[in-house]
Amino acid sequence: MFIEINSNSDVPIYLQLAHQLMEGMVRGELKAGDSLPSVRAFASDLGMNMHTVNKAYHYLEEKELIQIVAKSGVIIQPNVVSKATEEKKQKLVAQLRPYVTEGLVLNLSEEELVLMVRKLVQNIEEGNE
Amino acid sequence: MFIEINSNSDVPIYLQLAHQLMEGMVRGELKAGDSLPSVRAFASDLGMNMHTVNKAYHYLEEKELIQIVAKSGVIIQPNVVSKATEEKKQKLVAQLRPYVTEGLVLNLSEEELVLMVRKLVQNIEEGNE
DNA sequence: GTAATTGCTCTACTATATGTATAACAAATG
DNA sequence: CATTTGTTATACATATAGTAGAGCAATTAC
Repeated sequence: MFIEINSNSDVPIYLQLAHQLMEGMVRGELKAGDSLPSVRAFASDLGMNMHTVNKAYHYLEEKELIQIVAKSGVIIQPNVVSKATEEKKQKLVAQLRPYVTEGLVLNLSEEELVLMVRKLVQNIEEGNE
Repeated sequence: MFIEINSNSDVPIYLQLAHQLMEGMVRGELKAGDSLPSVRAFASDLGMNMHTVNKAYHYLEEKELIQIVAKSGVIIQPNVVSKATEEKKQKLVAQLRPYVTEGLVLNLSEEELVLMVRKLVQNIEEGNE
């Protein structure tokens, strides 16, 4: 599981970390039951602050993708991959909307947008760039 | 052109405004050559601050969707809908990536994601919700 | 049982983003 | 000439992002 952080990106560090962990889950590199490094160890490895890793963990916990066990130090993901609630799907749609709009205003066709998504799915599942 | 701002949303007001103007462009309600209200008038209409409207306008100008003519007061959109540069498409793909990842980790299939996009395109073009 | 590790919390500081607010300037418009 | 225009400047409040250090209580390892 390689993590690559771009400090020049406008995407916050903790989100970059969380996103890449999510991609690891999709790829099966992080399976249900696996544990993640401690916030201190991970922060040290990645050259970032403990609190930043902590924030990424809590972000993933809020999405019910991992489970943080109180003072036990172990972090496991029980229901990954989980079921998509209708509520979660609606939220996702709302978040996608401005980007689809931007595609349309850039004169991309529906088919071009669909192809974009298909390629993205491939890249994420194969772990490309 | 109805603008509806949700002050409870976590999406900044100026982005909500910009997004809805973009949807208006997609729908053809805002055509090339049309002018937009002045920042003061628009802000007054929408019950928000002048600077917030100004920020939305500059956001759209940066995307080359509108043209702000110096101190002339007129705002026109010359090349809407414009051509999608390869650079712009790559940027869009990068922005879409975390959301597609979230869909996958929610156990949505590629086809479900594609259907999501198709429905979004329809809703945006028809001006639904 | 002791020591190390764990997640968690608290405080603190810096920087940036967001939104509101007022004022003023220079150019275009009526 | 007066109004309207986008622009700029300053100011203030709040929130987010990131770093930093210290400490607590429970679990884990030896």
